[in-house]
Amino acid sequence: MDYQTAQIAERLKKARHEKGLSQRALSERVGIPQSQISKIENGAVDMRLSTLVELARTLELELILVPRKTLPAVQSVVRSSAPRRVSVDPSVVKELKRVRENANRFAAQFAKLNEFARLQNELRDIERMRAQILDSAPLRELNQSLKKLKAFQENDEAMKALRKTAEQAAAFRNQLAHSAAAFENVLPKSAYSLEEGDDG
Amino acid sequence: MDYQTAQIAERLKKARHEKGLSQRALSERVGIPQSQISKIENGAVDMRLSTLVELARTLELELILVPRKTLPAVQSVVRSSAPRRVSVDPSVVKELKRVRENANRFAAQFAKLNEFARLQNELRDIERMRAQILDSAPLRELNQSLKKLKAFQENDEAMKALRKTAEQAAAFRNQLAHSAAAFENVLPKSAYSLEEGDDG
DNA sequence: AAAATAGATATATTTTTGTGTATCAATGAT
DNA sequence: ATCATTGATACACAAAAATATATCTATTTT
Repeated sequence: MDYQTAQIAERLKKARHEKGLSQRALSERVGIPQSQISKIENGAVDMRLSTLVELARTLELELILVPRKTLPAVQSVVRSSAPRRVSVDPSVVKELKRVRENANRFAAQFAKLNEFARLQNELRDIERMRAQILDSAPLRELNQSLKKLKAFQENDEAMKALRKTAEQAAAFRNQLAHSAAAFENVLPKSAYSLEEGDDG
Repeated sequence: MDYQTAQIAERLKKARHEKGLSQRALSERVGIPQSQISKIENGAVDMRLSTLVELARTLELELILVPRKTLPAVQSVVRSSAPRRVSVDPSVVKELKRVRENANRFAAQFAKLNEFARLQNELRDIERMRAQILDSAPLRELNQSLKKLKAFQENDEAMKALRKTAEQAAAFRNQLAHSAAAFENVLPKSAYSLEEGDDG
């Protein structure tokens, strides 16, 4: 496997992580066996173009051919529209990542519920303000609540749990917003998936 | 075949033309049968990633995955660093294309010769000044001379023919340069391959 | 008109992806 | 401590790409 194809595989893997998807979750969405995704990410196979395009599509990536000489400019553009990187306490980073994963995981399940959309907004704000987070404990509690959502279908109990989680998130968010210079200067992202802080 | 993969195939085909390569010529460079290249360009096969990367490499293209949301900005950058488009007489366009193809075809054969590099510079200038070209006849003559180069190896005869062609090109170039606003505002390209004018 | 070139297509064979299913080790959650 | 999840790997089978070769038609060149 050459550098070029390894790059592609790396990019797919990273994009999957940023969306908080496991290989199995992605597998179901894209209709490719988990075993195959594993092989692809490890460069064990020379996948077909259609496979790559399918994966890219569900990961909100676009596969394009650009003139080699424009590559630096292109990369610059891509980088500049990526979220800012901030150094944050590792345990906070870890919990934030789980929050993101959990939220994404239930996004399909509760897609129609306004309550869930509101919750996502709160979480987005919290992630933007990550630099203000000094203690990971509130995030852990938030994750606890998020996990509980999994068990529910769309019934009264789910709504109750959802509302409680949203309130919890809002409270934490407000607390963070109190500190000055709270919001990072981040371009809005359509999906709830901000950059990880563990590779910079 | 979906739009995405069709796009890729289109891009490959266009890049090949811009380099003045036939399917067979490309086939030899990249080590893939001509029949396969034909199928690929027509979307008759779902090629493997390694195949795509190989083709892209020899066509001086880069295959990359970019976040969907950055696509407009990326495309803008790629477009802005592309050569300007000018409407030119069709017969002139046709001959210019042949000049480009011929020059590229012999580039490898005479790579070491300074005379050939000089000739390429002349041709580059001529192509930049295409808007000034009113008659395709001089280009046809130029193509005649270029064709003759094919028969030669690196011997005295080749040198003579080469020098004659270069002089011919220089004469035409100087004639064009006489007219005002001669040079188009085109970014320099590393290889001798300017944009075609027949698809805008 | 004849010869050369370009691109599309055909066939038989080999190589490899992709699928389906299952297992396994490592890590994480209860 | 136990259970669940994640990612890596195995194996048989089906499907498709890739190869090597050849032919065919339409242009272009001589």
